[in-house]
Amino acid sequence: MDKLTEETLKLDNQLCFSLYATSKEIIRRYKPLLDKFDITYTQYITLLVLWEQDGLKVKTLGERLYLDSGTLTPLLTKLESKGLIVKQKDTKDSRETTIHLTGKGRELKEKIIVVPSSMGACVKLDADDFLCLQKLLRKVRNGLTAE
Amino acid sequence: MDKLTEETLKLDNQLCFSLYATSKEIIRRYKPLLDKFDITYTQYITLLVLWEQDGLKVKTLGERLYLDSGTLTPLLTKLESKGLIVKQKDTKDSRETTIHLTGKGRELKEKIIVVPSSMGACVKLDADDFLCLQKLLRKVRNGLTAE
DNA sequence: TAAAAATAGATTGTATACAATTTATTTTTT
DNA sequence: AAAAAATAAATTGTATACAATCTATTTTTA
Repeated sequence: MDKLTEETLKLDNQLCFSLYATSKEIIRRYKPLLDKFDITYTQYITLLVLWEQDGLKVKTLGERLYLDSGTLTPLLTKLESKGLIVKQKDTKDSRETTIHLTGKGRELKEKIIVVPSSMGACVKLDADDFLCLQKLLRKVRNGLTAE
Repeated sequence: MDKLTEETLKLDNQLCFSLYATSKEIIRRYKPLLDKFDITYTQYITLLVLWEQDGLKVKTLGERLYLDSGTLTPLLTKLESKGLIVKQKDTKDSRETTIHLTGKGRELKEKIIVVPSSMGACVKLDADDFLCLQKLLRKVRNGLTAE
């Protein structure tokens, strides 16, 4: 097996693994912060989307979060049982389900700000690096979706 | 709620979500490639480590992959049932388990090179961006572990 | 050396992920 | 309008992830 192939197959040379490992490690840091609010990371990012715009369809949420109904359906059921959202069958098109925040769900937004604040301190990147990283990640994703 | 807080809570401003989404989308692209070899992404990266160095302990594999025994134990059982590795209780310290590639496991390395090759074409980044991204991701991870 | 602490890996329980399929409904086509 | 195609969400099945606990063994300490 030639040198280049050996090199290509090394874990540390795989961009995907860097992304995968970094993503997981950061999410692990979120856990103790989110535990205080009794929500998981995926539930948290779902709420972030709803706090930006309430009353979205499951499909729209999925496109925004890169998640399908197989993940979202049980997750939204969970958020509903916690009293943070309500699911409502659309009257116009009964195939669709609209998600609405409850009062409790809206209130959580006010308190949750400590989470990104704490995480900012945890991820020690200056503004330049932060923006550069964000730009490169978007570039990767855009390159992929063009596929 | 002030402007800055609103801005901070937007999904697209969250570095973690960029990482999480990008990582997942790339791994999704791996699936059809890995399906041909009847392995999953996590099984693939486990094999990458073993192809670099055979005969590792479960603990070492876990440190390398950022995975614990709760994930690795069933995964390694799976790889063993596929005939790619064997688990061996250590004779010196019977708490430890050593993982060895089988002949079939070693042979797979020769064929698998098409996977990173295809992925390289899928992730359209030039060499500069690739290295920059790798560097920033390492910086993030190192910043975290110092915590 | 006997008890206590530490360690490795397995197990358990909860929560994702996602492909594939199913169900119910709506839209399009003929 | 009836049949076919498309669509949204739910369901099913498999595979992670990971915290917490358990079990067996080894190392450390008193």
